[in-house]
This record gives sequence, structure tokens and C-alpha cells, in this order.
Amino acid sequence: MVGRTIRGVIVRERRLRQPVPPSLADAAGARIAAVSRRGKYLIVTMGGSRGHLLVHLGMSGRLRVVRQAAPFRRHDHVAIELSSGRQLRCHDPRRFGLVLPLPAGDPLRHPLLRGLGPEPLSEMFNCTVLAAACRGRRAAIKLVIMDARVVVGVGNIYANEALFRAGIRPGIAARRLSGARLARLATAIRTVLDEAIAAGGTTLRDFLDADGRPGYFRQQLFVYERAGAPCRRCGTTIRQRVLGQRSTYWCPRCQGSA
DNA sequence: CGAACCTCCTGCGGGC
DNA sequence: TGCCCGCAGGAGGTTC
Repeated sequence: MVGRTIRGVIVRERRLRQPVPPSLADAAGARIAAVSRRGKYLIVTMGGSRGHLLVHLGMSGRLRVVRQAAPFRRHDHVAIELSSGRQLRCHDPRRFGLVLPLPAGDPLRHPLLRGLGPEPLSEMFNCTVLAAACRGRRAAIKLVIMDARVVVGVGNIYANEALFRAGIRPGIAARRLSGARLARLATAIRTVLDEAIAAGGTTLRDFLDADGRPGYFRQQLFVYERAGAPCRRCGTTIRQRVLGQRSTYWCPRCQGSA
């Protein structure tokens, strides 16, 4: 997309997580200067102080670049027409996603991005930061690492998997964990994300990347969606419960003894 | 302030 | 076969 010009914007469904504002049409004529990311938010920066487009895929969102004439499919809500003769299609059955124009200036000052914690694969995220976030907190450790103010990018799959690798039970109060165990956890978060990215992500049902390919990290999951199955490390039956309204999986033997 | 709970929405698989 | 129920990758918001 970088270097292309936005010829026009087609909005077929405005009712996303936030309504798509009519001003999105003002992007027409702008050149795409850069595409970046903060947490799970995508940022399309337009040249000439034309501002940015903030995109989030929610749970079911998908971005595809297709030829201009490709027929619209159900749940293709927004299309960005590019000077290449192709369109960026925003497809999102559940409509938990977001397409929002942002004014020129630092997009990180926007309310949705301002309070975000460090990127997990950057130097800014380490055991010291994690320990500070856990100090005094009675919340379950899984909820803490899924809190975007603490660290971004750790969704339900990778929270479960990182806790398994660190040998930590998901429901334990964050403040009860020693610095040494939190150091293991910080490392596990980075490792699991690195490996998942290398595998192209995790396709559970319908995830496809921008080129339409699935991800293969599912084959490397130790606990997620494995309730009742034997632990890959010790054979103990994987357990499941709900924590913060999200499915939570753990091996009672590999993850703590308490 | 933290913690618990709710909400948005469609699709799919399982049970009956 | 068809219907109902529960659950699903996120995350901002409300209430106490």
C-alpha cells in the first residue's frame, strides 16, 4: 500500500465497534506514506498532513487486497480504492473491528493508543516492568498480562500458552509471584509470540493472513483449546475454567503445585 | 484506585 | 432436518 494513492473510499456498513465517520471519505486523494502498528492497532499514515487511518480487526476482522472489480462479499464493510487498481477490503463478520480517521499529528496521542503499555518484543517490556505491574495486584496473573496497559499484544491464546511455558497457574494472584517467576513469564511471553509469528500465526477456525494463508502455530499449542486432552509434556489432563469471561487452560502438574 | 461484569455481533458446532 | 444453546481470536465501558 505504501506509495499508492487513495482514489476513494467505499463504506458499505458504518456500524463497526465505533461508527465509521463520514469524514473517512476525506482520505480520497491522499498518498499512503507509511503503515505501522501499535499493539493490535494498525496505523495507515497519509502524506501531506492528511492524517491517519486507524484500523483494528477485533476478533473476526480480515484485511485483503483484491482487484478493483472483485465482487463484494458479505461483511466486506469498507473498501479503500488504491491507485494500483486494487482495493483494500475490510471484512469483519462480528463487527468488533474499527476503521477510524485520525487527524494529522502524532497518532499515539489518540485516546485509544495513549495509555497502551510497552510492545512485548521491545526492550521496553522486561521483568522489571512486569514486576511493577504485578506489585500489590490481587488480580489473576492471566488478566494482568492481557491488560493492554501493562503490555500490548497478549491475547487469550498467547496468555494461556505463555503461562504454561512459565509454569505458572493462570488464576494465581499477580502479587504472589516472585521476581524469578515473573522473569520466566516475561521471557515466555516474548518466546511464544516470536514462535507464533514465525509459524504465521494461529488459525483456529478462519484466520488467514494478508496473502490468504493460514498460520500453523496451532500445532504447537500446549494448552489452548486442549481441555480434557493429555498434557504434551507430562500427560496430565489439561483443565479449563473461565477467568475474566475468557476460556482459560492449564496443566495442573506443569503449572504450579498450589 | 482495582476488580468484577457487561456489551457489541455473527457464525458454527453440538445436542436434542 | 431444524432449532436452540453455548461459545469464539478483543477491548472499551459501567458499576461497586
